[in-house]
Amino acid sequence: MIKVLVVDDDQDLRDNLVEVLSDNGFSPSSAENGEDALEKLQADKFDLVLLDSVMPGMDGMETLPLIKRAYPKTRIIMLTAFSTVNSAVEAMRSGADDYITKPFKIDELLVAVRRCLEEAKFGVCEELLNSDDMFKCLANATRRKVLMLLYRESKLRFMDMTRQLKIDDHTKVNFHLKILKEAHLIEQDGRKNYQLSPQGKKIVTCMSSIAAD
Amino acid sequence: MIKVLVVDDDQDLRDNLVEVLSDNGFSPSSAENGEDALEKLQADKFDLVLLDSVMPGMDGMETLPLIKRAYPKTRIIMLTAFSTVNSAVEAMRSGADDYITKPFKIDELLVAVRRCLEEAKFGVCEELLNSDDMFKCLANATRRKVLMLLYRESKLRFMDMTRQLKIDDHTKVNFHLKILKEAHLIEQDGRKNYQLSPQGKKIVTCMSSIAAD
DNA sequence: TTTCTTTGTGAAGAAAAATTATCAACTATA
DNA sequence: TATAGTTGATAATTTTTCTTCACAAAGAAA
Repeated sequence: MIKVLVVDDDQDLRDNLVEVLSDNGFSPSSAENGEDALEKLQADKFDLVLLDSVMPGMDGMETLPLIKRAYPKTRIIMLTAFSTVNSAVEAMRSGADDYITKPFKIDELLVAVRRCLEEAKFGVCEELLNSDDMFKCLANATRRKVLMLLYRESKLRFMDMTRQLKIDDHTKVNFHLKILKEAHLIEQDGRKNYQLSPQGKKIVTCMSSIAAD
Repeated sequence: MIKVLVVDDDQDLRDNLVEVLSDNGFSPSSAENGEDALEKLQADKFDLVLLDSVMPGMDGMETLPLIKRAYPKTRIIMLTAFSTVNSAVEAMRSGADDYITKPFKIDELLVAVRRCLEEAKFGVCEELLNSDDMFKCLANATRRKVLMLLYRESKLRFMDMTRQLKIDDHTKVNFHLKILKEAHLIEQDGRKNYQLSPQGKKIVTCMSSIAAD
């Protein structure tokens, strides 16, 4: 289900958009200003934010770069009543994916929303193609076992790892660790302890949603 | 953030648990009966459900198997005031991961919660190790490209695929399609159209959260 | 209908890549 | 200085991928 966050101070518009989005198969939530929006974004993942630029409290232009920095993969469409070329350009430069002027027809918005998400699909595809090292790395059972160990134990020395893996040839373990390091799935701290990298953590947690039920 | 759903008809207890869980670094929500719980579960993913067995409306024992069937990876701890060996056994057989009798000390509950989630971690590890075919399958760029194509186009014929992939030898494409089929990442409908399997869809959407920002 | 082209599938051996085994070092540290 | 821990380089082996050939089914063309 595609989650959309509607951020606007006008409750009527908000409720209206939520209803329309819901009717069109999206899962919408709403927020009435920037602070509220950031809170909602922290609590939940959204695919798309519809962001009003003028609001009391933290306004849209202020919120936009904050959202983009914290959640780079979330798409943002700016909605604005007082539109100038400059403000539009500025919004796009700050990371908005599209820009719509009020008043707008609901269909116009839906077209933009769909196009925006379609482009996001493209992004996913790029990533699928460009993370070759990562996938090659995950293709080996020993290496996955290493990830699993580090997920459970969080930190391990080289020799402790080989013992836990029950592999008697330690140079073999070393070979795999090297590949894992090169794919940035694990890293070493100052004391040569191996641990999952942020990337590595993401992957392991992701497995739970991928693997068969 | 680990999400916990507290299901109990006693509002005091509910509020109390939500507060405690929140203080202990969890992200809790609450529901007051079975129907309510199922709705919340549908709207959002939860890692753990604390489920009261006796409630007006749909009670816990009734709700338990429904939750387990729909969300097999969600952990469930039953909470119950009138405890017998039989009811405990029955709950466990229906898929509860733990069983606590009321009244309980809050620490007792937290211990159970943590252990439960720890065991879930174990489950993730199992999956990491046992889905060898899938990872082997994803290790190849051509095969990932196929997944990507099917993600965008949803359905494709054999020859359309080879053309889009710009591979002139169609038997090579076939080789990879076979492997994808064997790993259950794609499937064919009656008219021999290739499409993503449910598994395959999950993987592609998962990529967006794995790949580097 | 027969023939030809496009589409779709399978399999075996060659080529390329990944993995293992072996040997050789270097670094702490007790 | 021993001893365990750690890493790298290389050849041998196994797996994966590519190439080539063979073949069957469906539809178009003669």
